[in-house]
Amino acid sequence: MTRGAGEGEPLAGHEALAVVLQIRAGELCVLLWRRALPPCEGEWSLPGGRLGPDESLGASIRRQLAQKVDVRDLAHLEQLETRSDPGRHPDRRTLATAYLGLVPAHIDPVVPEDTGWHPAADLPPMAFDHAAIVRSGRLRLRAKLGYTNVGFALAPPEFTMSELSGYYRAALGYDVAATNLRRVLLRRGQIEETGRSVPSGRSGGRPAALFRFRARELEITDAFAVLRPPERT
Amino acid sequence: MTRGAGEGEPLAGHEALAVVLQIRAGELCVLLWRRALPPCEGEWSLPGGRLGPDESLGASIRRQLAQKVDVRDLAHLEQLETRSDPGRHPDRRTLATAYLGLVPAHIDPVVPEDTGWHPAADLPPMAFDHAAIVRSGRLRLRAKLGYTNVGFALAPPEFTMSELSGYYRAALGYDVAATNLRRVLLRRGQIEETGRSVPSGRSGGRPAALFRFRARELEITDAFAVLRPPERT
DNA sequence: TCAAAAGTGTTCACCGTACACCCATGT
DNA sequence: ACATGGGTGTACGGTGAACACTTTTGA
Repeated sequence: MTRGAGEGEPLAGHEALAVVLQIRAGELCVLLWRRALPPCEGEWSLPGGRLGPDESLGASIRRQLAQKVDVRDLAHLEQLETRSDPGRHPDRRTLATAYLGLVPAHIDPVVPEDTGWHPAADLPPMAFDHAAIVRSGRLRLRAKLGYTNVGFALAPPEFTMSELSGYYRAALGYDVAATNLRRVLLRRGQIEETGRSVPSGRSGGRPAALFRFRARELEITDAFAVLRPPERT
Repeated sequence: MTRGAGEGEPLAGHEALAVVLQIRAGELCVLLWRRALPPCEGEWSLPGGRLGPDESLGASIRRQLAQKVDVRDLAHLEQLETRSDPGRHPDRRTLATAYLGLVPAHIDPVVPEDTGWHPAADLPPMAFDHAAIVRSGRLRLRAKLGYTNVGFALAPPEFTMSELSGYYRAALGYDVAATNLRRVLLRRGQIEETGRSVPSGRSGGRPAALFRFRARELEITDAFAVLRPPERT
């Protein structure tokens, strides 16, 4: 094992990784890359790689993701956690800072040959501790759907309520009634009607109104659900 | 500036830091250490230091905190965030992974000469980006008080409800009525009565019942405040 | 007997969910 | 007409906050 560096100067390789999630065909999927070389040859791993000498972790993961997906397709990116177990990489000491990235459902990014989308609930054999990192990303997304407007990063610019409820169902893992979702998100000011609507399909039915998210950046819309500061009336 | 390393082998120094919080005299305080040498000589910084070659970040921060406070005094420790701005350290490239540590109010740890507690709301001149890291720690604590049992890490083993409400007030920055706090935490199963009580002081008053937290590890007690999965009745 | 502090009961507003019902469209 | 899917109205349970009131103590 080649580890660290000389006297009193512990140096460690550091990489940035990303759990890039997108809802595809009604299922939450994660972008994975198939390793062609050892270690973990043939297993799947998260996109990312070594941190450059003069870039921040955020800049690094954006740069490296650009080789997999168009970075402009990323509607949201946030830091998840840093993994540092000395044994997490079999060959050399490597720290990894993981990010959570979200791609809206209407985009179908061009990805390289060795890269593809996999259902996040049913992962293929994963390299290193990447399976655990994906789990962290899913949990983060689920939690934030409840008290922020992250939905904007999963949905296309305009959507019907039943489409949106489908995205929520895929991300949360259980049904969310479109009728109530509409009221909750409207009350919180997350979404608004565009005024347009979508003609009904062959089987008839009332045309669905189109909505959009009011903001395209993360906002906490349900802060202080409990123990909130006294209201100034 | 001495930065990174040779060809295609970006190496960066990595340190673990901790925002150690404790409620002292009704005020939320953070443990800081006064720098005796440049850079940032005379300014205050968070405890921590270089990551050893064979330790995880969690192990590292525990080891380094042991030089400042007895690690056994830490009731809770969790990872906060990793800072990587290339300019955050004036001399050499340094990444820092910050942790949040909590010390219960009844403990008065012996700290070294150059180390002391400072009100988290009114920080002295801080080195590097440490002031921002303290702010992250405070925000994390405030948020988690609302949906977890972190209170256990702020309070002594046994406490009256008015004492506990004081800890909450110090951490949150606003008043929390003891009478309602009692009901909320009881309903959530976070606290329970010990059966004992504390005699009233000179000025009279009904003796206060003593409570304890039921768990001494972090638990999420108010998950899915919204968009919760359908209840199975 | 009175003040002080703790604890209980009650009320209120709000929120999320469930569900019945109405509306608009295609066949 | 009628099926289909979208949208509205409504009722219910739960929860947190506010506040009045009762209980228990010391002086």
